[in-house]
Amino acid sequence: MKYNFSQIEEKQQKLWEEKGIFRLDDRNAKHPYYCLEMFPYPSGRIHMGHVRNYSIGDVIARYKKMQGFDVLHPMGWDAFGLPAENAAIKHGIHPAKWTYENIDYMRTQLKRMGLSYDWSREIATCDPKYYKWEQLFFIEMLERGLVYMKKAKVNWCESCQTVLANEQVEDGLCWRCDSEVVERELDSWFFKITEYAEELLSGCDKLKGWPEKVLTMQRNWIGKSVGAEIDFPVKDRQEVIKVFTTRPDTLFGVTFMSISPEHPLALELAKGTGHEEEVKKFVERWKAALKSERYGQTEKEGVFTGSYAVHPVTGEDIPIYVANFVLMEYGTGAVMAVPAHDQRDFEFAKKYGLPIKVVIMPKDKTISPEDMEEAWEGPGILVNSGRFDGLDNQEAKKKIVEFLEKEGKGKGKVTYRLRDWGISRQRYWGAPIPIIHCEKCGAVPVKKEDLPVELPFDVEFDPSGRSPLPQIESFWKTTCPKCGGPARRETDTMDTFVESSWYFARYVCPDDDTKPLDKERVDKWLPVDQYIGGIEHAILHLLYSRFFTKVLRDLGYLSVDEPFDRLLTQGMVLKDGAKMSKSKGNVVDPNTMIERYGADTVRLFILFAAPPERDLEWSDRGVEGAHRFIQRLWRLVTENLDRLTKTDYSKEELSTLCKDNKRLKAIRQKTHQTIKKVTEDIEERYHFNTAISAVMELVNEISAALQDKKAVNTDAFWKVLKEALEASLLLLCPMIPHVTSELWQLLGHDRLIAQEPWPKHDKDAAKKDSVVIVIQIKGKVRGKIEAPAGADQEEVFDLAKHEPNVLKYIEGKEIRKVIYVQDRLLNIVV
RNA sequence: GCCGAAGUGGCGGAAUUGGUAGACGCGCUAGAUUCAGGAUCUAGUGGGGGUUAUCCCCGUGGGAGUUCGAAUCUCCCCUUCGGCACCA
Repeated sequence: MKYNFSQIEEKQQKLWEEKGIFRLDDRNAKHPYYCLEMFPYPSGRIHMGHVRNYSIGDVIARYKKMQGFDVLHPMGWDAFGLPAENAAIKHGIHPAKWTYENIDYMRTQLKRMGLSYDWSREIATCDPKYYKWEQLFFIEMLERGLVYMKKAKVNWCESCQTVLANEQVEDGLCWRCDSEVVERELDSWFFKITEYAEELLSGCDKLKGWPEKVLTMQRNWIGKSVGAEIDFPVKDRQEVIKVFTTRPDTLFGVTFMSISPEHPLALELAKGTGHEEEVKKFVERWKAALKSERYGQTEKEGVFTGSYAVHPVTGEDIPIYVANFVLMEYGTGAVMAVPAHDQRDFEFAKKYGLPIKVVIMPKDKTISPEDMEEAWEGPGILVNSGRFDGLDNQEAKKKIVEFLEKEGKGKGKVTYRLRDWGISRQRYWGAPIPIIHCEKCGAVPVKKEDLPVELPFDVEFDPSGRSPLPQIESFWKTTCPKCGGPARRETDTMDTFVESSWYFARYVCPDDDTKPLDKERVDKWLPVDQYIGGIEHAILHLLYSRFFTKVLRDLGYLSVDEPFDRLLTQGMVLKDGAKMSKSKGNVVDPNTMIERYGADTVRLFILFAAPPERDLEWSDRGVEGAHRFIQRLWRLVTENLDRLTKTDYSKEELSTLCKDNKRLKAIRQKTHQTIKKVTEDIEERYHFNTAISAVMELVNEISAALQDKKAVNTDAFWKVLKEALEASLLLLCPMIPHVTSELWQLLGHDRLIAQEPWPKHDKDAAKKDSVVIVIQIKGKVRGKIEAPAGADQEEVFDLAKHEPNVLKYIEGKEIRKVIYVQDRLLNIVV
């Protein structure tokens, strides 16, 4: 019988669908388990990254199902986004048509992989039935003050013709098209993610099932700093400049102040000081510089404004400088400069000949301004700090803040690097923001009963990439929900990351037309037990989803604090050491591979070639190896089918049969050890590569056993062999579901293998009765002996003494020490 | 600069708690089968030595250390990848 994979795979997939074995009745589920892979953007066709992502998820879902869990394993489409619009401009296809055609094609591709999805829960985020609820959330968030509009300097990408969130700007370039990001002033809507900064940060500590790497990235992104905000009055003027510092302990070391070129007072302070021209030039030069040029290790530069601030404690005059390294977006846009204890201030002071004043003395050395070559940023004892002299600097932080608060000159403050999430996009293919602008009433939310605000279908696309929505009068021309007067509908759409921030919850109740989330059902299934996806979403998607979950909790839609209990970030699929990409021409197309070798082979290769979190190097040879293994397994069963189908076995019978037959016992032992190992590898570590190699070893042993023509004649042999083969099939079922399912049927089983319970190893059968013990002399291996399992030190030592090679080393020598590790090793120190 | 991860044969990788380094797979070598190729099967495969033995030495990026024993723990250094990056 030939291994006709395409026929087998088609047949099995049809069977699974007909029997509906992966459809979940979520309400009656007793043992819920939610396994989710990041849903794809319908770009056109699936790539190897998807294949890897979904293969990993499928193993987990199928394994859990066999373990007796009711597994929620859904799939859907992150269907809004720019490529659809670009296709519309380039090829004249409507974004909706383009998107839905891609979805249809990619769905058949996924189905061809034999993934165990409950397709009845499929979601496309561009469906008004989905984004309607998102618009509802927007309005409810607005009611709670979690959404606001402001004229804001936004990151604008000229090529994409839209605004980008901070998270979407990388080194001053657009994350999507790598073109220069410029600043623009626009009315924009923001989600107040900063309101949750503290909870998002402290929540990281509770995410035990997340990779440390992702948590670190999130913590850094949130960027909490504890310090103080201190008021520095400007000399002879009304204004007060607030600075933020994490080092209030160095307050007495302030010798000048630096403010950002964007600071509202930058030009003001220079007026009439004789420095006006200089400052103006400096600020203009800075503003003209591209955002990308302001990044990196540019030389620290600045100019004196001619004005002075007054030190809040000492009353000293503090010259105010405009400096290129001070960011307006962080803190207050002004910093107190302490050159002795801050490297940047130190460099700046050296360059412009400003005084340096030491106020923190390290414990093990003395530093002085004259011979310092760099700032001392470490700990120490306060000096030159008036009444605070002699305090440890950590202690001084608290004391100085307390003092400032009492004097009304400052206060303790925490700042975050995290910015509010700008969600306005000047694009067509996204969820409309449910707002109506009225001249009289301002920005008014659409009435909830009028939702969804649907995207108009008949639109013309401008080759410039500009959104067509402001051109469509029938869309924007409306009346104010409040006063009924003429009004203009918001024509911006929401960032597509909004859709992906809550889809995992909607999967639980996609059939509910009355409300976005059915709390009872959602609470039963959330958090997602296992989430799987690429590391590239470490910040954006995963942080937004965490934020949204907390918002939905506070809006009363669900009860959990965090969306994803465990997170697995899979590595990339590489070819020739580089990420697969069209430009590099190293793309391997999943379709080609599946046609040539079948889905089982592709899945097996991907799971076997590397553990999931590591990058995976694609190897055509490796794929052939995986295919060879499946063929061997196929032959092993089909070539002995007659004998196997005639054979029956029971557990009790097997243990009796094996009692006196060393050979059979060894096979059975391997079978049960393999069950144990595979279970542990999948359950505890998701190391599918070692799980597969363990089954390969078992299959190798079965093949070897079949070489012994004498043994092949006994009934006992076939009973043991059948158990071994069936265990192999069950253990491999999550990875290569089609071929194992087919073979399972051929062996005469009525039930599908995917519905079988996961095998349990028999402790007695797995137990070895003799073990190989390594004999070391002074830590070097000098021999191996076979000893009964569980033998004590004396017994093993006795046996070891009879080994000639061991004897050679211990003869005539004094034995100083003997170390014995049960069933493993004996080390004799002479 | 800071943070994180990693470095093991020709290659992908294994060694889960400090206990036989190199499982499993690829590749390679030899043999069997075959007109030939492919496929399949058998044996071998870290390096060196060798009296060919159930042998010896070296070997997990480099150097030191702890230990009876280190790929694994500690310290220092090197390299690669990823993230953040003038964050006050």
